[in-house]
Amino acid sequence: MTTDAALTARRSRFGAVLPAVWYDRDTRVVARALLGTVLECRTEEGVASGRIVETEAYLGGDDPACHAAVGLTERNRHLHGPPGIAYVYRIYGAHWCFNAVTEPAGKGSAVLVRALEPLVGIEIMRRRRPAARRDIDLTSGPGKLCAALGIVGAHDGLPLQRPPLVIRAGTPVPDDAVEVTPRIGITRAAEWPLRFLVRDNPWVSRTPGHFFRRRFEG
DNA sequence: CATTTGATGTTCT
DNA sequence: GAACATCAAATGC
Repeated sequence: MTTDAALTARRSRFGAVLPAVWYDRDTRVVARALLGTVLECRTEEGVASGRIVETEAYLGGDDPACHAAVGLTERNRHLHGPPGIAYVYRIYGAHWCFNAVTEPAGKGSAVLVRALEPLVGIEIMRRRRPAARRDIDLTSGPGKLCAALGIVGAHDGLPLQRPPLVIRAGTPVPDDAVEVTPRIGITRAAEWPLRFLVRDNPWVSRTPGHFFRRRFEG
């Protein structure tokens, strides 16, 4: 699995913003390595960002849960694109989900970002997420974090190396703090261990039967 | 605090 | 017409 050392090396060589080639490798490796990095979105409202604490890998090819499994369609066209770009799609007609495309173009692989720890623009996030009674509810889910950051369909296909969408190196997460579980909210290949999260982090999404111990009031 | 239910509308069969 | 990488409100402890 990958490594904070590699991340550090990349950081010194490329600067804080993760370069497109950084995503050009095994999707599981990227999913793990994205933990601790910072996702930022700039809009006319301002800048909002958060530290990634939960991801899921979706593998092109044999993964029946990946959108690429249905082949190339209008909706998933950027999922088949080059690595280091955004794949943003609407789910349940109401919410947006954000992915970072991985592996060489044509593979149809990506990492879904499922939860963030808010860093910058918390007031903006509160405004965008009026239903969130506590700050813990601002970004603890794939649809929630898109709403909080202002990520919408217009961001589909954009690179992740310059505004409005940027992923940069953050505080590394050591291997012993990484937990791997089955993915959430899917029916096919649901048992595959492709969900990565920061152990005991209060900002991860709520999963049935696994609720938080700690209370966080906004 | 834990579990269930209804809303939502686009995408694909 | 069914499925869907979800969310929030309502219900039951």
